[in-house]
Amino acid sequence: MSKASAKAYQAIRGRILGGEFAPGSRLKEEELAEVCGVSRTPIRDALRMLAAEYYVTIVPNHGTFVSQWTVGDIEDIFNLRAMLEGYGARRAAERADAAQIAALADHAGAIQEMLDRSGPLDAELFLDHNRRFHQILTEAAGSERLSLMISRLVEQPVLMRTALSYSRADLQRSNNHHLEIVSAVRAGQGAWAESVMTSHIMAAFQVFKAAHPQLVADSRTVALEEE
Amino acid sequence: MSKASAKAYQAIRGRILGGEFAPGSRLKEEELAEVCGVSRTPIRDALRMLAAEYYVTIVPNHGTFVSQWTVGDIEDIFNLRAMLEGYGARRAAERADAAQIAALADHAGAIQEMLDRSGPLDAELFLDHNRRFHQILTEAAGSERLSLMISRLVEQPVLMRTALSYSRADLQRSNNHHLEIVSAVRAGQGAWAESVMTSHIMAAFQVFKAAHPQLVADSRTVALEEE
DNA sequence: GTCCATTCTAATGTATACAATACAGGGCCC
DNA sequence: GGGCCCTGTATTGTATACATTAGAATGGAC
Repeated sequence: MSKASAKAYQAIRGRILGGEFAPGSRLKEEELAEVCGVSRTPIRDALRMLAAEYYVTIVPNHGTFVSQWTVGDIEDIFNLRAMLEGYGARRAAERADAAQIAALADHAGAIQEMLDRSGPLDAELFLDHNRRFHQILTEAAGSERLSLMISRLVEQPVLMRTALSYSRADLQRSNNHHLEIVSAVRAGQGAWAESVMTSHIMAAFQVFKAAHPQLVADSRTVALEEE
Repeated sequence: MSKASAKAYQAIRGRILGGEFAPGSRLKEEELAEVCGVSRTPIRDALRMLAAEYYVTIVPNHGTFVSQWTVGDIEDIFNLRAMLEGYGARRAAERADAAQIAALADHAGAIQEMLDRSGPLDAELFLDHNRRFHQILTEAAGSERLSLMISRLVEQPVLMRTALSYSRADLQRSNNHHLEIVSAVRAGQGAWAESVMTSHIMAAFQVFKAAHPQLVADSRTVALEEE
C-alpha cells in the first residue's frame, strides 16, 4: 500500500473508529479526498480495502456506507474468530517448525514474566506480545487464505483492545491458554490446540461482555472505540 | 459493479480459470487493459475485487500475481467451508423465518423430484437449485460478514462444479443432507443443522478427491477448470 | 574478475478531466 | 389533486496524462 493510499486508509479508518463517521452514514469520495489531502483515486483504493475488512459497504453507482455494528455482530465476530483461529491452531500444531514453536514460547514467556512481576504492567507491551503470538500461530498454520480471513476479522479493533479491560486474573488465564497452546503445538496435538484456542477466544468474549454491560443489555448499534 | 469494471473482472477471472493466466504469473495492468478493452482504472478495480476473493495477490509497488493453488489449498478450502457453512446452518436454524424454510424445502424438493425421475438429469438445473439452497441458508444466518466470507470462498469454482462429477448415489446422499437440514432448521435445532452441513461439505470433498485422483497423489499446483 | 554504484526503463501509484448514472425536484398531463 | 415523466444536479465511474518507485543492466573502480 503506497503513501497516499495508506494515508487515506488510516484517515478514514480512524474517523470510522472514532465515531466521526457514524455507522450507516454515506461517505462521499470528494469530501474524503479533501479531508485526506489526496485525490479521489487513492480514496477509492482505500475504500476497497476497508470493504474487504468489513468496515464499509460499497453499493455500486450509489455510494459507500459505514457498516452498521450491532451487539449481535460482536458475538458473531467472536464466534467466527473462535472457529477460524481454532482451526489455525490445529493446523499450526500439525506443521509448525522448531523456530516457530520457539517464538511462540518466547512471547508467552515474556507475558508470563510481566505477570510475575508485581506492580502495574505495560499494556502496550502486553498487546504487542499478544498480537505477535497470534500472528505467528496463524502463519504457522500455513494457509494464506486463513491468514487473510483472520486478519480481516481481527483488524476490527474492538477485539484486540478488549485486553485493556482484562483484570490481572483474566490476563493470567489468557496467558495460561497461550502456554497451553505452546504445549499442544510442541506435542503436535492439533485437536488439543484447537480446543484451547476456542476457549481462549470465548473467554475473551465473556470479558468483553462484562466490560460492556450496556451493550449486551440493549441491542443498539455499537460505536467502536478508537485505538 | 459497473460496466467496464464488471467486464474486466469477468475477463480476468475467466482467463485465470481457463489457465491462460498461469498460477504465479504476473499480471500487468496495461496488458490487461488492452486485452479487456478498457482503461487501467477499472482494471485496478477488478484486481482489488479478485484479491478479496483470493484469486490474486497484490504486492504494493511491485505487481499483481495469480494465486498459487496446491492440493493442500483445496483441502483447506473445504475445511474452511465446512466450518463456515456449518456455523451458518446453525445460525439459520436459530433464526430462519417461515418463508425461508419454505424456500429451502422447495429447492430440496425440486432436486428430489429430479432424482426420482429416471433418465439423465439436467446438471445446470441441479446446480442452480443447489446454489440457491446454500444461498438462502446463508442469508437466513443473518450475518453479513459470514455471507461475504462464504461467498468469497465459494466463488472458487472448483467447489461448486464438483457436483458435475457426482454419481447418482452421490447426488442422492447430497440431497438427503439437504432434506435433513430442512428438518433441522424447521425444528430449530442448530447443532443438528451444523452437524449435517459439516457432513455435507466433507462428503463433497471425498467426491472431489475421487474425481481428481492425480491431484491427491502428487502435490503439484492445480490448474482450475473454467465454468 | 567481481562487486558496487549509477542510470535507465518499465511498471505501478496518483492526479485530474470527462462521461454516465441515479436521485430529487418541479412541471405537466390525466 | 395525484401520479407520472422529464430535466437538472450531484456523485460515482472511466479515461488519460504525469509522478514515483523498484529492478535491471551497464559501467567503473578496486
